[in-house]
Amino acid sequence: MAGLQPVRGTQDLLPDAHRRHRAVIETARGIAARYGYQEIATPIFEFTEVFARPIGVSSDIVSKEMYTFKDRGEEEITLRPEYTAGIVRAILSNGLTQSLPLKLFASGPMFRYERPQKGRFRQFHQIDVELIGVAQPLGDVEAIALGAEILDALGILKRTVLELNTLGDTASRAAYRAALVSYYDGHKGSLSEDSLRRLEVNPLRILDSKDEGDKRVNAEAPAFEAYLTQEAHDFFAKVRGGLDALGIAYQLNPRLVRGLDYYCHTAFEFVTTDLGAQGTVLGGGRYDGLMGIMGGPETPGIGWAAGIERLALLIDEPAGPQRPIVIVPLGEAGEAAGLTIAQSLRRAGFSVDLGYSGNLSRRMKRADKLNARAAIILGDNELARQVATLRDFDSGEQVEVPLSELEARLAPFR
RNA sequence: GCGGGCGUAGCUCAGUUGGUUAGAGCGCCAGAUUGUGAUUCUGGAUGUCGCCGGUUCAAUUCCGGUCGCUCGCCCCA
Repeated sequence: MAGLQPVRGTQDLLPDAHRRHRAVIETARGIAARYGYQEIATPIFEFTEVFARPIGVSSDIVSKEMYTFKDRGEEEITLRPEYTAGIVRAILSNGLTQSLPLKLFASGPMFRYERPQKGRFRQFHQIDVELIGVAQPLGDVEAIALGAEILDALGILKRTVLELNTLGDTASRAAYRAALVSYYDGHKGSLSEDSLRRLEVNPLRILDSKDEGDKRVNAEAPAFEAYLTQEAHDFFAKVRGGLDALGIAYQLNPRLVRGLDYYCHTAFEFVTTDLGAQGTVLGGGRYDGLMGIMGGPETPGIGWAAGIERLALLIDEPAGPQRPIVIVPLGEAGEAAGLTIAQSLRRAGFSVDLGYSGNLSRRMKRADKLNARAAIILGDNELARQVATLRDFDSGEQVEVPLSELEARLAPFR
């Protein structure tokens, strides 16, 4: 505990940063709605089991990256490190498997106990999309198209590359995995320490290693293509065909992998080179095996998540708040009149601020700092004649307006 | 969890080869203007030099630890 410091890896979202986050969320929400997605929210913490079971206790995520603790009732609780498991749990808890297909949108905070870096925090935020109950490649295409359209609307699609791969079906994966293990077993002497560990835990990950020695070994490694079943091959061809039809560009990346067995077929990431090592801004894939692992009926699913912080770093400055009309009262009578005038103007739809103290010069300065569109000056001079002085901050022009006409005269400033 | 860099005012940073009163710009406050903002001029305050300890006559400066940030590794389900 270090005084007034926030917990490591957490941050305050002050108004400017929060506006960026909101721009990301609202853009995504609006477009997802056009694709037929409905918004839901799930708890930010669950029983640890919800995340641990599908992920596997041996993985790094469970062993070192989850925020896990016991609550006062001695229950094992984990702050959600991702959306999918919690949403799937919610679907099963609420019997929504009777209402397939489901198209769900969500956004909110996630928690991972890891070392913070640029664009990587312990509490961060994601937008998330899940399409449950669609086994056809059309679902993959639509989910990716939705992601691409959101990135485009945010003005950052052109700063990213869509990387695409297939993980095949269960039979393809099993055959490929066996071939890889057999190949790497014959090259153990050339593998890095990390990759020797990966060989035990997650051999596909070796393909993505940044170690130079590993890269040389990988050059000769068997390719997944040869191990794809006809069915998996056709599925991937249809996904690519759909993307082509929509004019969505992509790069095949055979090293784009997922470790867990319930992932299958399509894996994709929109990546950028503008964020250092944290290049992925939106990533997802198909997880047909997840519902079964979590105890529900076997149900196909595909989804993606995007990091709001990372997107917020990339977008252009969003529009600021609506420029207010500022009431500048002079004296007690002016303040009394200003209070009621401000309220009626707000009810009429204007953004109105009411300075709280100071002389005229001081209040005018504050109004300017608020980026005011205009000021309404209410002094004894004005009130005696039932008028207000209206000053346009852009033109510098100033006119007297009868109080009864104020609302109409302000219409252009709404 | 592992390795590198950094930490001075609200912000961006300079500086002290260890020396007594630590600086700039921006921002902030006040005045010129007690009925007029943005411009201009004048003045003012910025501070635990991250924190704790060590060395020293003397530490913001050197050393160690710690916290935080940052870049990378691991990992990203």
